Amino acid sequence: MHEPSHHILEEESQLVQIRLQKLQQLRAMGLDPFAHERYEVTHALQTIHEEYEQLEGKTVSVAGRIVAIRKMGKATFAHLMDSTGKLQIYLKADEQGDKYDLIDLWDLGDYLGVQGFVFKTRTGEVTVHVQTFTMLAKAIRPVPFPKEKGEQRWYELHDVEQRYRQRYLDLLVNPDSRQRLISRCRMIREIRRFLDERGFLEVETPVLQPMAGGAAARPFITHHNALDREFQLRIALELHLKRLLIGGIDRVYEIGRVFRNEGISTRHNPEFTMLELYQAYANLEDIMSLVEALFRYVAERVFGTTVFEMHGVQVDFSQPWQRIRLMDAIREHTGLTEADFETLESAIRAAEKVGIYVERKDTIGGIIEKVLEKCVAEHLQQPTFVYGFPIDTSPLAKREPDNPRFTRRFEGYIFGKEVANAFSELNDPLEQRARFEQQYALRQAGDEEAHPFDEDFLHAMEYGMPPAGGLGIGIDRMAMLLTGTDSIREVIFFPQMREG
RNA sequence: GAGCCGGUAGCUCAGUGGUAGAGCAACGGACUUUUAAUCCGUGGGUCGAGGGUUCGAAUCCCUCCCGGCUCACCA
Repeated sequence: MHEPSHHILEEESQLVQIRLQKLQQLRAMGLDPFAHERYEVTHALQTIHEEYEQLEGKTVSVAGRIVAIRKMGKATFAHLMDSTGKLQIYLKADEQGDKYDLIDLWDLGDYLGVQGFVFKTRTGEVTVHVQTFTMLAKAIRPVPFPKEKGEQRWYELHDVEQRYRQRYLDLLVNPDSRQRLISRCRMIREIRRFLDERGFLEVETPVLQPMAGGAAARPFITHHNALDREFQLRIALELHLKRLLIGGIDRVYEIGRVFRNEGISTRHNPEFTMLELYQAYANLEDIMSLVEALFRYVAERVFGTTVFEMHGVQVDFSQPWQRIRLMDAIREHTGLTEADFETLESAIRAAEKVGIYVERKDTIGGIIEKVLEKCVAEHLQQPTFVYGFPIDTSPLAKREPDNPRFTRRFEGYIFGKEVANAFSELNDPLEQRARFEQQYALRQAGDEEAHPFDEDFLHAMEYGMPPAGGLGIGIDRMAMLLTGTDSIREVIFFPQMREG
């Protein structure tokens, strides 16, 4: 919390003082830029370019931020920018009269509304020949717009810290950042469209929960004053969506923020966006097909291609994903076999053989998953479903009928990174109770991330849950790989930062 | 949490013990189809913060803050 401050009026830099003086001058002339509410805009800036043939010589009214000014004595050129693009404007002193001097009060970043006719300069640039103009808002701090020539840019805003803390500036001046973040938004829109087309109902479920469940992670804890009790912020969407499945919503999904009280890194933000969906009467293979179709759909509709590249590796989402059993993948890349993971002792020896540090709390399944992460994942560059996960790390998934140490669960990998997690959902309430009991034992033994025992969820399942396939996708991770970035902060508008 | 790197003008950066710099931006001037406009001129700094060493510190030392990367943690 900051105390209110009027420091900008006295202490700010010369650059700010000069802009404040310009503001005063405008106000003294009765031209307060902040007095405007509405400006009649007939065209977005990009449409002036697109519809030039029809618009040539016609009068238009446009608005945007000033991003460049080139004053040449008694003629002035400037560029305006709005969310669709940029447009050059042109003013002549002899047409503007006294108003021409107002140009001296313009700064980069100010909002301008102009009315004039459309023409092309002798160099062929579509331009509005301004008849009247109005300043619609003033920027009293300098906005670091880069100089540009074609695709080249000079003096961009590079400082990563400033780009994250002041994302509005990053969005304004760095087209790549703007494009990447907008792509993320469009991805989410297309995911919704894809699922809506297939009859899924989008729902919202509680963020505040008595006990956060559905995943293995440490929750954030908060307090409800009126009830005077502790709540946890959700770490997954799973258990409430399954309750809706029980309630007869056969195809259900949620795209929502989940919160995990863990480290921050290039691949982890404490709050991130998860898609979870559940489809009654579908199995693991149905979900694999759904994932293949989903990636292809989003790729085509948002990026106009199914081919993506990262670190020199190309993938093509028009092709089916590879499928490999987890233990087969481990054998292929480490030489370790299922027999090496028969007992905890042998599993620990096997892990050490491939250089993995085993913690006291690790179970056999936990060790197998560590081997997957450390030794196998990097090899899964092409889209791949790894299936058959250990039972003790998959307490919400059905057993494999002929291999009860493993479950009907897969993870999807692309470019060596996990992007999807899916099960044939466990719907046997008696077995679910036993699985929760195992998790409870782990928790008692000190594993803070073991799944909590959720009696209310078991009670719901006892009324009958249909067989179903379920899927979770980390939207941020998906956005990272489709936009080709290694940092989760680049696909979150306002990533978590320390107080600066 | 550990290691490495970084924080200097509004922006991008140079400056490794001796008067704080450059380009762009800003300000003043010239210029009526320019476009990284051009030309002439001017101002602008808590060198992340605090402490120390020194005649003298942006620079060397210590502590702290913030960030990046890697690792650990996070199935």
